[in-house]
Amino acid sequence: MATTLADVAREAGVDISTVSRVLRDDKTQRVAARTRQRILDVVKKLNYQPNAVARALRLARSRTIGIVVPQLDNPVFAEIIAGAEHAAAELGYSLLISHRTRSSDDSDLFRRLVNTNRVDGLLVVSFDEDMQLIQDFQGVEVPIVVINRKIESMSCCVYHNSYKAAQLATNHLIDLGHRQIVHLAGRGGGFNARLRWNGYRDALTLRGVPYDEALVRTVGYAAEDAATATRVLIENSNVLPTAIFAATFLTAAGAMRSLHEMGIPMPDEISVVGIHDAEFALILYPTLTTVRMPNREMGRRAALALCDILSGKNVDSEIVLEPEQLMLRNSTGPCRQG
Amino acid sequence: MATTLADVAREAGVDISTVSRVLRDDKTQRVAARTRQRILDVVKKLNYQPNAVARALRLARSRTIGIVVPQLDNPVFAEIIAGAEHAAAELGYSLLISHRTRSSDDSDLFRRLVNTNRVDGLLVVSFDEDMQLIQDFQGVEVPIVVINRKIESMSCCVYHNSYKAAQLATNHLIDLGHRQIVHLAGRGGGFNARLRWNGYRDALTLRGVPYDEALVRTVGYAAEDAATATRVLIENSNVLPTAIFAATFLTAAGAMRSLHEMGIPMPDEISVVGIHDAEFALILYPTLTTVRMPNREMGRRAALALCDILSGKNVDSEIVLEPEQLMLRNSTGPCRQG
DNA sequence: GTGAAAGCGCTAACAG
DNA sequence: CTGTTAGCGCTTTCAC
Repeated sequence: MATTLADVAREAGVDISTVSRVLRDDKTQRVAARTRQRILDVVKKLNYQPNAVARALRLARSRTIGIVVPQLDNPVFAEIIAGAEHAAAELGYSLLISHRTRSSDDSDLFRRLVNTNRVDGLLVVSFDEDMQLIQDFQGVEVPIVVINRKIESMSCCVYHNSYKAAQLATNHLIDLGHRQIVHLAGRGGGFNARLRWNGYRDALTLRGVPYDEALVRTVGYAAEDAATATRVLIENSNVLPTAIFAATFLTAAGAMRSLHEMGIPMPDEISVVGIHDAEFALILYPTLTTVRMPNREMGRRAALALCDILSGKNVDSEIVLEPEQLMLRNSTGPCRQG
Repeated sequence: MATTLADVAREAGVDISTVSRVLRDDKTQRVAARTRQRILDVVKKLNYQPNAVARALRLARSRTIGIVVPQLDNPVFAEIIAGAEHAAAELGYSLLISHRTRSSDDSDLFRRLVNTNRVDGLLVVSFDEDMQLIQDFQGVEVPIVVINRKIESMSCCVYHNSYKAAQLATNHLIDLGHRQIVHLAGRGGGFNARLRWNGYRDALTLRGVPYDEALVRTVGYAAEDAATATRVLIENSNVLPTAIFAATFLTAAGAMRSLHEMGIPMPDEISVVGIHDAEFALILYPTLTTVRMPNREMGRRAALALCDILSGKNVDSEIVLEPEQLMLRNSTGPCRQG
């Protein structure tokens, strides 16, 4: 079986406690240089790796953090996980992944993960408007970092500046001369959805473009719903909008499909911009102008914050990430009806 | 702190071993019904949850399996993970996720995960043509299940019938009257790439359509490369192909973008079909005809197989998953030049 | 500087 | 039927 401290100790002719001291580089208790070297040699020779489980039991800390996501087949969440995994690995933590659907009423998930001592802390990625979440945090006794949304009662939240992102997108359209700008908004009550809507509204107002609520459609985050809403909107318009600002990548793409189907050329007749960049923005025709959001960074920062908390450091209770940049592509162009 | 066996035992007025017996439902040693009930009551009252770490140390089994993926921001891998997580959770296993890039030469990853006793077994998702992989398995002493490819020396591999999938796609095009069918193939040497190419070739041959190697372009798996290849191919063709069979979803989309840019209407002039379905197939214009592959199921079957191995059961050394079905959409249509 | 020993929470013989 | 006991591999006080 795997080599243990005892194996190393026997081979080096010392006690296991000495080996342990050397391995953990204990500052308070010095070990003779010769002994230390001998032990190090044996460790290398036997390729000894400490048993993480035994250590976890002894220290009551597993050096594992859990990440709970609402869904996996969503590039945004996947990027968050990637960022978290990277940061965790760098700090010597492992990442336990767990999945929590809104339907499966698994209100015990957090407590199970935690009380069985599997994880030292929790990263929870939230859907925009999952209210159940807050209740489920009750009675969980490890630090939790919330990702993708602010929750007042939680001690640390990492999220995007969606307000700013929306302004970037909207200003881009205004700069191009657009005045009739449709907003395909996320689900009502959603944290990011609301901020994006506000950012859109304020960007218009600040630049002297009248804000018309009739141009806003709450479509949620599904491509299909965005496609339908776009069709309805266009078919019932007296004066055709010249641009669409979609709250997410998927809804932007859904809108584009409808425009294609109706034979409306982009960006000649209508420009489209969405929030969240992805490789998929490049496979669309025309390639989609987006506001790139630092999703990986969000996962990374959250993991770093959690590990900081676990080492007793203080962390900011809110970490807000600014949008990376406007990715200028071919779906937006100057307004021809200006 | 968390309640322990001792807490329960004290409260119920019995020994901890008795509590342990009741909780693990030990068949060999019976416990008096009254005692059992009393213990169960206390367990519920104190909301006792066994300490997984202590159990893992004692049993030398963590009930955790690791999954190693080459990248996360890829819907195919995300679906595999989702399937694996689900199955693992159902069997009472946790999933430790780990990331292994081809660049970061982390040949120690597997051994580290395993030797520190974190995981009882490993699920390894392979890129199509990562040869390094096989060496890195050396010296890993837990069961490994390989996903997405067959490796002769490994005891259990779960993968798609890519050959059949390619035939489905190709036959579909042939049925529509196409004869000049381009194949955008995956990277040379790739397991799935080769099977798809073979499936394409054999489908043509079986139906009496001449196989012309000049119609095959090895473009790998990047949308951009597929887009470029498509452009070059079309521009240099004397006789225009009437259909494109792309080895993956992303390359199909890349080809579509090029066709759009060249003003070639789909499916009127050229039909396009790809392997691997995703929500993204529906946001393309036209919506993309695909062969849906059971990615989730692949993850699920792999996790089940691994857990079976861990419980000492025998499992098939190869689990081959058939393509789910052809998802007929708007990117393919009858050949007009027939 | 190094060793001895206790104990993290649990399971599994072995007694009784 | 139930209790006693010996560890799993490690860290950490306390001795010497």
